[in-house]
Amino acid sequence: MPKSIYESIYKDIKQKIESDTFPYQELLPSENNLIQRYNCSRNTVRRAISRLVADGYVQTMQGKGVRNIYRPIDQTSFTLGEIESFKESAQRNGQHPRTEVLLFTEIKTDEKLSRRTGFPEDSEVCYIQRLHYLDEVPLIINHNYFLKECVPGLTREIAENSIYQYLEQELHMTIVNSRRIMTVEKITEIDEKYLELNAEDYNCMAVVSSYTYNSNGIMFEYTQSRHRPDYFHFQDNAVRKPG
Amino acid sequence: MPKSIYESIYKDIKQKIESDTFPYQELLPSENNLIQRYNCSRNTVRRAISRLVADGYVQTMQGKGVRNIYRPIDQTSFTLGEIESFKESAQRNGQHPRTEVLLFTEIKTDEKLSRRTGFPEDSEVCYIQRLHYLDEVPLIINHNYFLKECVPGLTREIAENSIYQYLEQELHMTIVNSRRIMTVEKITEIDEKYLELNAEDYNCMAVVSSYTYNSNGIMFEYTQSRHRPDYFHFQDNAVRKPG
DNA sequence: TTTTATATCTTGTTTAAACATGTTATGTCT
DNA sequence: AGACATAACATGTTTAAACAAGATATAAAA
Repeated sequence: MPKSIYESIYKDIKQKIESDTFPYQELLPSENNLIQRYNCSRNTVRRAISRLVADGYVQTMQGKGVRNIYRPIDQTSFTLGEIESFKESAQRNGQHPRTEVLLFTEIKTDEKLSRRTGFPEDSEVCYIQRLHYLDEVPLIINHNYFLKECVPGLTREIAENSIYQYLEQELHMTIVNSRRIMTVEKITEIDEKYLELNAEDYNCMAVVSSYTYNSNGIMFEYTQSRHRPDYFHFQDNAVRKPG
Repeated sequence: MPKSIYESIYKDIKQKIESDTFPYQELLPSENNLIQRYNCSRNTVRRAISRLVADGYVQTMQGKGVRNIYRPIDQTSFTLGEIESFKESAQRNGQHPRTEVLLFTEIKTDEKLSRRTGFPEDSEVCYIQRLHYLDEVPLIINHNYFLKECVPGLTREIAENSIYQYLEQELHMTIVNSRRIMTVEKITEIDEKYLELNAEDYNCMAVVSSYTYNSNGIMFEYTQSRHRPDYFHFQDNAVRKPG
């Protein structure tokens, strides 16, 4: 249930693009046309369109119009630019997710861990190791570090399902922002064991480190995701900015 | 030279955040305050701030204010979410770039290449292989495919410098949008040779495939970038969107 | 026929104002 | 001192209007 007009317009146009109601490479209806269709102001239409631009769905051309440049993405693809839980991503792709909790413990950050995670020293954190399966294939090992004071009542059972769902729906926490860094690293024995890898086959893997903030501006999560290289697939949309 | 007010405000605030004039984790001056400072309307201020949000520099909190959450990034890091040429990226980090053209040729796309690049079959394309050095270390092998009709007058000499600079400054082409897909692939003999890699050390690497559109909505470039794994470092900022 | 204005379409920028909603400090009442 | 309404202030949404600037078709002039 969209709470704002521009959001419902955004979703409607997005759906029309995905369903080819607005064909690929063609121009969308002009702003004036959309204003009449949705019976709203120009700003509201423009706001919806600007989100589609950010999504890489359309391209605006001054004096010409707005062109649909959307191409359907690969099934197994993760989407960058937006925060999505493993479960959400799997459901979006119509696949079956399963999560196995390898470790669930509480620790204090020492100097080394503090430097790596970005949490202050001596912070109480929840350290969780999880193995994510997609259609029964082990794909990702996640090392989650949650600031304990931000995730009260977090249990192993919740970690097996979806932590984000718990945070948002139970604790009513709003996740807003996540800085992610992608690198390639050598595989460890743990990776080899759980992801059923063979070092002679692949001896390195994709690693995504993310620092996530809640709506209070507190970094409450640091996560290192270690992805099976043959399944790793991230998509991003970049926009060229002036100057 | 910013052509719009909101852009100059955006740059000014951005600079103040980067230089710690607005301290980390503190609130920025309120909208009303900024309106007075810059002597402009509220919308213009909000537009500047919304770009900072997209950059992951700040976080807005309804009823509270706008918090600075900017953290300086690693030197060698490439930035996602915006299109940057190798030369620009190097200069931003104060490093010395050098480009070696390995191959410069013109071909027609057959069925196989058409499927991989996304160009229509039998398109006339410019195929360029380039090796990018940073501080004399070979980091990236680029396989560029340019739609020939979009890049008239492209020469080997230009390819050694900066193709994007040529496209923008000489041909006055505007690059707007780029879809990028990141994967991990096995290294080839070419990679091993030019990037001075050892298959016993690293047997796979980061691969970024990108589809780039110009301001006419034409996909004029397909590029596969093969990155040396030990130097590969991409950064992204994700924003959680409602519903 | 070709060129040249011109009108008219498109998106881009900016301002002003009103109302909604979330947060916090203030003051009053118990 | 503690509870509670309230005023003040923060960002969020929406409308309306005006002007700028790029693209294009149309009509007038060469």
